[in-house]
Amino acid sequence: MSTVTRAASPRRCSIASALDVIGEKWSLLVIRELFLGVRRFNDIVANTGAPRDVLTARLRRLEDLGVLTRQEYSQRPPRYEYRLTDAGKELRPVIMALKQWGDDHVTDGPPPLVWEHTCGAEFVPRTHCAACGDPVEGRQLTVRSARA
Amino acid sequence: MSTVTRAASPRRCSIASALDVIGEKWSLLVIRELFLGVRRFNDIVANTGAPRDVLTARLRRLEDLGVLTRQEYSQRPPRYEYRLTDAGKELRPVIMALKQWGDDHVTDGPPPLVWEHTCGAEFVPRTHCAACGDPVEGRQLTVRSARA
DNA sequence: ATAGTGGGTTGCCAAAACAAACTCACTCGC
DNA sequence: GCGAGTGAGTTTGTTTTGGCAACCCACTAT
Repeated sequence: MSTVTRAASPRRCSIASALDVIGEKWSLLVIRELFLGVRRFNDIVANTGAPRDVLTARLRRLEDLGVLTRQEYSQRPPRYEYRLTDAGKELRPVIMALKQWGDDHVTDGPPPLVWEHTCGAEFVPRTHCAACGDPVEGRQLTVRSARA
Repeated sequence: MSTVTRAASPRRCSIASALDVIGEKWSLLVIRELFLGVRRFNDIVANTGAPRDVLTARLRRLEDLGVLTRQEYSQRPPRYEYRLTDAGKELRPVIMALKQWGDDHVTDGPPPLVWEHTCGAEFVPRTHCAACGDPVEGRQLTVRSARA
């Protein structure tokens, strides 16, 4: 009889759940391309650098999980365009936060990719509290509930 | 007709750069644990479910890239605590955006993990434009520059 | 003296990623 | 009609990565 107390089960949280869906290699780059308006297989291959078989697998999985849709634009031969679903479009904050962190801490020199907000300025994302509207800084957040 | 220009090489962008640093499997879960105040190897193993050897590799790499630090708290035997650097702490928007998307589109039922803002409300992140302060919705962003 | 803990390392195996080539169903230029 | 080209994959064979269990060392607690 082993007395080894094996590790408790991993913490379950929505970060892990989200990563189960979009955390595989290439998935977020595919989503970036869709945000940029790229819709076709060969263009996504070229712009991401993903191997074609891996890309096929990612696209199917993201379709199954409701992040993107495959729409036929030619019947013979069958050809498809890939587009974000509403759920997929709501990944914009994730993409923007990653871009900003990459600009700030990884990329040398000016940002290679820039969005413009309707106000005319170069878009820089800032996270606010949805309840009070204040921007979030420093240690303003505390954990209210997490599995022990 | 498509106006999308065809790329010969993968698009360089800070999203890809960021994912080079934190996009490997387990890395973001390690960072989640550090945000939650967990500092020791065995606890991170238990809470993430990562294999010990993989975790060792991730911790070393994230240390090398400046996302976390390893601080000795015992010399004999050598023991270390892991903490986020300032650069690591700035991943909060990424973590929060992932959590929110997971809550909204993946997790069934109530959020398993909840932060509280200093205003007293359950924290829900909202992305605003840093320049004008307005919350970002719908199609308010356009690409200003992509690809050199 | 024995067991337990923290932070790894080692070896082995299975799964996934990779690049390149191949397929299929067309379309276009001649 | 014939060959070249294109789009969207699929197949093939190799390389890399990930996962698991066992082991190790230097302590600490009983």
